[in-house]
Amino acid sequence: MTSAAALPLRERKKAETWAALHEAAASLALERGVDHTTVEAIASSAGVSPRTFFNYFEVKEDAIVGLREPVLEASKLSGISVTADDLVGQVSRLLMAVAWTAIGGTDRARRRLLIAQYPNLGRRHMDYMVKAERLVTEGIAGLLAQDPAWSVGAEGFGPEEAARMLVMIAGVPIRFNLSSADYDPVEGISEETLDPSLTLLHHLLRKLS
Amino acid sequence: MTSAAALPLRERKKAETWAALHEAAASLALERGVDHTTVEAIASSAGVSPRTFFNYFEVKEDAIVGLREPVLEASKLSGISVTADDLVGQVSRLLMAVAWTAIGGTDRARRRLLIAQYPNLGRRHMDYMVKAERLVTEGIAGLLAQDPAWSVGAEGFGPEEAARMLVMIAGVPIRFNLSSADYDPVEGISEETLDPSLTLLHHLLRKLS
DNA sequence: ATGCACAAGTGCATACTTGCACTGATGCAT
DNA sequence: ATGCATCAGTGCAAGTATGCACTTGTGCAT
Repeated sequence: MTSAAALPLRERKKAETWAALHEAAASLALERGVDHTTVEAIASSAGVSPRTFFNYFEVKEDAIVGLREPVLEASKLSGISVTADDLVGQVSRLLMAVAWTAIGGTDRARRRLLIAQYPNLGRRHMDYMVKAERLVTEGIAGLLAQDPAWSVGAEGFGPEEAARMLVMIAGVPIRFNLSSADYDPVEGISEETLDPSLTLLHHLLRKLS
Repeated sequence: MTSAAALPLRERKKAETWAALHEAAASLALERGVDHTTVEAIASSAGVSPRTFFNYFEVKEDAIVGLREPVLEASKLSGISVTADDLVGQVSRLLMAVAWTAIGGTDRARRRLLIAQYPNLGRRHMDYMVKAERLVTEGIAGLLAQDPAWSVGAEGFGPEEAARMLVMIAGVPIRFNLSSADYDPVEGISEETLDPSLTLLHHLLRKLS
């Protein structure tokens, strides 16, 4: 029973505690409702103190949904070509990928059920988009700064400003999906649902610019 | 002393309580710091109970900054021409106007000082942009639905979807300003600072579309 | 003027959230 | 193996936020 331990003990226990808290939170919320599920109950069910709960999650809802801090891997970033045609599309897909890293836990059906039943759980996804955008903006700013076509800002704006606004624009299709009435947390952020929104965005950009 | 009473007694008292709470919150925060200012102290200084405080403000920070629910007047909305050239600019300016209605209180210098000193106070402005966008989206959706050029959605999207995304795009320059490092709460949302950001947006839209 | 509907304000109970100081287990260097 | 630095976890205290039931003053219709 030593083979599967790719991680040091500390890391593994941390992951186990996270999973235990998420599992407890999701199953309790499902069976007795979100607001009849106290942090106290979640923590006790996971075998830790309430104080520890808040070392893992900012708010109760995050534990129920299973949200983590998003991360941006360097390899993903280096796949971006700032001179290519569909830069908005590229950045949108990058944002989507980063947003996905914020979603932990494995039971997709349960998450879908919970968010359908308690819409304000879904609103936390939007909050995590802000975090994802922050990460991506940093990365894109780095890329733009290296490219001659972008590094000299027109109109008195530098690459940092361009990156910030570019990522905001690229975030629109994703925010659009997240704000749809029939938002599905499982399929809501995916290539299939992103593409139509991206098309609408391009359609509007052409119409408006 | 009866001449200035344009409002019924109830309304006036409500406005007075709001002002008293805001005044107490802002001045206490300024003199002893935001997190040494308790709701208890604010309420007591304004002569109401702590429970009443939360009938006026969602969170402590809103009382300090002086934030209210934004409103969209019908007259503002009817000034929009959905067939005009600079639709994005029009909607941006409308959003800005609505965002302004969320800012109460009169002491601009104090607000600037407080937000400069405690950046997370400024983040509440961004939250109120969401409310402003919701209002404007509703209104714009109504306008688009009446216009033949928009009412038949291309690509399987209707006017509701077009409005949602249009307003998101129009919100970008304002969010851009709000997220600037040197964001100034007094001048940050104004024609002068909106225009350059709007120019950058149009610049990018042309470059990307 | 009287009575009624409603909204502001309150007290209480409960729960969420965070800072701080402390403990013990882990991992690492020697 | 031993010692040490670090980090997960904890208990406690304070403060933030919300639902509910209740009181009272206001505005309005009769």
